[in-house]
Amino acid sequence: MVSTTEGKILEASLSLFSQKGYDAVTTKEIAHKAGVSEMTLFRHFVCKRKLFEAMYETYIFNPHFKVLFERHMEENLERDIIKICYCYQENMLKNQKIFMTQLRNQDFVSISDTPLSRFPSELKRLLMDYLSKMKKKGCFIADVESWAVNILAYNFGLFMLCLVNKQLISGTGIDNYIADYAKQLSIRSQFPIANGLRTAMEEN
Amino acid sequence: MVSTTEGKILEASLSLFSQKGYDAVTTKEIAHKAGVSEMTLFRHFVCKRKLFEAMYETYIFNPHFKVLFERHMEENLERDIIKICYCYQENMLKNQKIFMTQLRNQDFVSISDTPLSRFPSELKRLLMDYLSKMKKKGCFIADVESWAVNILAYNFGLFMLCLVNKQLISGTGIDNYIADYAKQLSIRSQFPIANGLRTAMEEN
DNA sequence: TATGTATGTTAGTAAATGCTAACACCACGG
DNA sequence: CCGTGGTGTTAGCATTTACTAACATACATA
Repeated sequence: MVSTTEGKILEASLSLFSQKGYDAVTTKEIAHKAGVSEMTLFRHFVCKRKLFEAMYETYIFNPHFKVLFERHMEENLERDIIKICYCYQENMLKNQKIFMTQLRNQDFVSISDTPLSRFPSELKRLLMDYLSKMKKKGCFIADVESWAVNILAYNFGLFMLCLVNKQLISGTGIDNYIADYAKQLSIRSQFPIANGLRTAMEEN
Repeated sequence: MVSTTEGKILEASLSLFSQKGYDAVTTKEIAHKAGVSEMTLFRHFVCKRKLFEAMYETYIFNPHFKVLFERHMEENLERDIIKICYCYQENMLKNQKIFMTQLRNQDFVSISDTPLSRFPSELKRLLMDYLSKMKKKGCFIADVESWAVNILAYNFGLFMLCLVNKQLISGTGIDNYIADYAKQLSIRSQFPIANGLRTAMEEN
């Protein structure tokens, strides 16, 4: 719980903007939720837009995937994947509300020019570098890009599933899913890609 | 291209609501985009909210996963997974704009009581039934629930990745990713789950 | 021709909303 | 005791927005 006036206003902003989006929230609403007069809000943040920007700067959490890949990889595929998944999920959890805000305001703060939108491509690159290195070591022989996308998609999807439909995920949390996923990947890594199977989809 | 007045208004609504959310769009804007007077909009749809509902009813596409599982499964894990993935992606693509609208308006049309929010749990159930059947046949021995969630998460994530960050996915489309994914699953299906590997994450 | 139907136009209303001005209150330090 | 800084309150302004009323126009069909 924050005690300063600015802190309370920022907290209320985060909560409301993430729930309803920028346009649907009024300054009066924010002030009320912060337990503060509307006037005070404007005295501190000048205008609604600047309040939004201040809120964004305050609560955005820049992921540190670079450090993860540089310093915490063991070159054990299964254990490394688990770490990557955990780092990803933790990061998304920290940014959850900011992320929701962005989803609800695509045209306001363009989704293609924020830390949150840049980091998937950065992570993909890091993943591909890592997998290439593992491939050279012979730990893994499948397609690097396909895998990087797989890891990204699975993690993103897992996070979104929890967000949109919590009861879909069993009570034990996502730890088990991640452990299973990592195990699955490390087994799959021993096999090359099969071709000629793409005909199944034309039949549908 | 629709030619009727109502059709043009509905089309414009879908486009704008999905881009900006309910509150951020004005009736004037919709009328303009539809090439129609604002008055005409109200004559046809009474009020903004009813226009939104009409738009929703018009464009929602109810997925038919039931038919897929009842009639198109070959009991070949790899080929079946490919079909399921294709059906999922097709369905999400058809509902993409409605889905965006919902993301941007969580509190307006509550996300927990619409066809779009019900279908993931329905699909999970169908997936678990299918996998259980395959397990009985000996085609597969891993954990059923973990797999169902895996398939859901991967597909949801793949869709969201394309939505949020198109250039992340290579030009060849998602067909290759799905084929690789199905192949990976069908190989993994031959192995049980490993335990005692969850320690890797506590170290981070 | 006459009548009805769908649409456009113009003007406007009531409410909401972002934001400002002016003034009062209160606590704290000198 | 006085001044200062942060806050609340009240009133209000300008704009936007959902929505209406009234009238005009074009077109088709009887």
